[in-house]
Amino acid sequence: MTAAVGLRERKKQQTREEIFEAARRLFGERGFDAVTVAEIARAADLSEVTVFNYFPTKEDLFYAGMQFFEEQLIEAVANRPRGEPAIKAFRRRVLAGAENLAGRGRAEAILKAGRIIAVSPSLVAREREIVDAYTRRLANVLAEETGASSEEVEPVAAAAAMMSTHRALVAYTRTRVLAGHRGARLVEDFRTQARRAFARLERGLGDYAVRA
Amino acid sequence: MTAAVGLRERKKQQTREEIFEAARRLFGERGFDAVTVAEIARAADLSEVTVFNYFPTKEDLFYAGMQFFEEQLIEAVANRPRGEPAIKAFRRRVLAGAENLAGRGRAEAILKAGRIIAVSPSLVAREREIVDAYTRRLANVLAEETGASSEEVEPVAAAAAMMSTHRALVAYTRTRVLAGHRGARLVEDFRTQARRAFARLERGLGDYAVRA
DNA sequence: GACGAAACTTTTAGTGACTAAAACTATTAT
DNA sequence: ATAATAGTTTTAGTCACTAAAAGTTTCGTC
Repeated sequence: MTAAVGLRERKKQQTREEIFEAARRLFGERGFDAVTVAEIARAADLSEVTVFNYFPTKEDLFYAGMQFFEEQLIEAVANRPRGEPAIKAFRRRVLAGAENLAGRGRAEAILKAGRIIAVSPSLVAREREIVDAYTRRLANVLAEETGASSEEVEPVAAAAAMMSTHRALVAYTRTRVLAGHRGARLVEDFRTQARRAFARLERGLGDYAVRA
Repeated sequence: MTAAVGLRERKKQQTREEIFEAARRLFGERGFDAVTVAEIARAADLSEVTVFNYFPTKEDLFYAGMQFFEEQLIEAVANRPRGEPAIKAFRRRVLAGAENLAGRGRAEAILKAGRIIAVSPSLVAREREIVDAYTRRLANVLAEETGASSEEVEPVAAAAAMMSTHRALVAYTRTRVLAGHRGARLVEDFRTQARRAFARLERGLGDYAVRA
């Protein structure tokens, strides 16, 4: 009499969520580094080992929930219409994401996450690692499409240029929110910066920062 | 009767070198992760705490010796002649570095360092951190020169594009050396890749990877 | 419903980077 | 010589993370 999905499976899912919830709460209260995995285990009423069983590193406990926008960026490029250069698709997806910045409580969420990450070296490191992984994936997509080998430098450089622009935009948004900007103003600034930076990459750096 | 430089100073310098030497030897023999700081301390005949006193993290013990080429890249850009765009100076410096690749034992050194780093997550992470720091510095230079604020996205994106290209070239070189290429052939390949990637950035991504 | 296999969880014991504080030793300036 | 200062060691501890062995729970089967 096995249900569509067994008890075991359901319990696991539940445990996973309990751990994650406990972690989320504690990180929110006291930041990342000030919370030990042992405490999270205690709060979720489990042994420490079990926590590591579900989340191999403490950092996973923080980033597990985040929907990686990066994933969608890769998809946007991979599924772009014929005749379109990769950067156009990338740029479009990034700009489409700008809408959300004006949403209810969005700024506060950005602020909170930003504060927690910025203060924790291990979270910052993890973020870099994630970006790196996505950059490699994007580079692979570009290499395949242009018929280059994945070792080649051109696709990696191009992928990194795009991803870095996105990361810089995220960082920019953080500082803007920190400076008190919200809503339409925030979205507008984001768009201006995005357009300018992408335009630069599209047009090339050949005439950028020419020494006076 | 204080000498030009005191005994204290000299001893510190010496201790530092002894620690570093011991570390270098052990890392070379057994890799990074398989060597503990306690072992390094023992080999240098010092207490573990003293090692941490000289090198705040184990990773510093590895990277301390490396002459950061990145430093010179920043300088090359900062001191470029009038009328020259930043990327030209950057590119020139990178290409100038290609000469060294043909040097005696150079390939073996690349291989050895590459092997040690690739296998150690913490060293890889540290490398990312270093690149990040230099990228920020380059971005600052660019921002200042173009009269942009250092928060802005354009200079950061441009800096990241250049630095990433350099990193990709380093990675490319590693794989080429691994594939057995040496000497003139290696230098040639490096140059081809560098020229192609930089040309792309100079000309822009506007017509790169246009979907068929 | 009993029962053994398989999946999970816990306990236990440990490794290793890194830190704070206090005691100790060497160098320096007076 | 001596006292201040800098550098080193000892000690004790925190915390992420791991391996292994001993439970405990769920599952399929009879």
